[in-house]
Amino acid sequence: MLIGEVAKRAGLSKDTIRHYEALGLLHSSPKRAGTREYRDYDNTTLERLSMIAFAKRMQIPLRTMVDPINRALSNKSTASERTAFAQQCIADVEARIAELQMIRDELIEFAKHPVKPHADARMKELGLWIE
Amino acid sequence: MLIGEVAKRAGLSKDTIRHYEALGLLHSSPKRAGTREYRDYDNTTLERLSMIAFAKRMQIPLRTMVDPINRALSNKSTASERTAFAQQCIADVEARIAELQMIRDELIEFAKHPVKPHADARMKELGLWIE
DNA sequence: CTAACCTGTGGGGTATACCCCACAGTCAAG
DNA sequence: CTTGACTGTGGGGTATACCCCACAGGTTAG
Repeated sequence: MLIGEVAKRAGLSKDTIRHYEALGLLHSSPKRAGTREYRDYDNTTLERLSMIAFAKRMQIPLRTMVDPINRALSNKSTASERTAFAQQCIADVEARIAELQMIRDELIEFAKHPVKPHADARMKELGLWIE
Repeated sequence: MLIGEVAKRAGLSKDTIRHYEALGLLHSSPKRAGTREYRDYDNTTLERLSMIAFAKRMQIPLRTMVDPINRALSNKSTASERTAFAQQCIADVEARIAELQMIRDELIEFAKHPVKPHADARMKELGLWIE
């Protein structure tokens, strides 16, 4: 599969595909064509791209996901390893949910008393006030 | 208050303070000193910085928070306006919580069956599988 | 008065995640 | 055989959010 098809099927630009490959997120075999070589991607590429998309939803930086994805998709990892990684992701995501819920609660409190915004004692308690 | 003190009390670098001011997040009055002028910040600056810190926790881009913060802290906005803005933030935060909870559920599902990662029908349903 | 420390500006660089363009080879259809 | 669609590389630019350095003037302690 040439890069154009991959890009089209994934809904990404060719530049993005090349970018991902440069980072080590994708791998292709060179397909000879006269003097030159074209990138040739196999079917697992779309699978990889779906994992990348998922990791992006978690806001994981591309470089950060390189190793986990490569290990997960190259049978170098065991099921328990992958489970452990998933558990780690779950913990991270839950921590971020907790943080967002705190922010949400603070906003709700603020909406009740939108007086002088963010200048009260509550700010200090929440570490939002520096002094 | 000169920039060094602001930076110290806020736990930020002077460069960051200058950066925020360049973006319009902070304002200072020039304090003459011979040929030159030094930035002079008033007390509300720390208040502003605490709001910026809060907005950063929400992952709001700096440029995006310029107008809301300036309006909120310059009495140009009414209490109802600020409440409305808070409601908007709450909605955004809750949407992101919901998204993270979905991700969390998907990860939990995956952790149960860490077989071939992300290559099943569920991926299609969730829009994680491209084809 | 000198040293140390403060400040300003300007310009450079980092990292992330791309987009866009030009130039040039490849290939298939007409 | 020409044209168009595809590909590669290289280099430039965007946006965000800063950091770091040099050079130069200002201020304060001894």
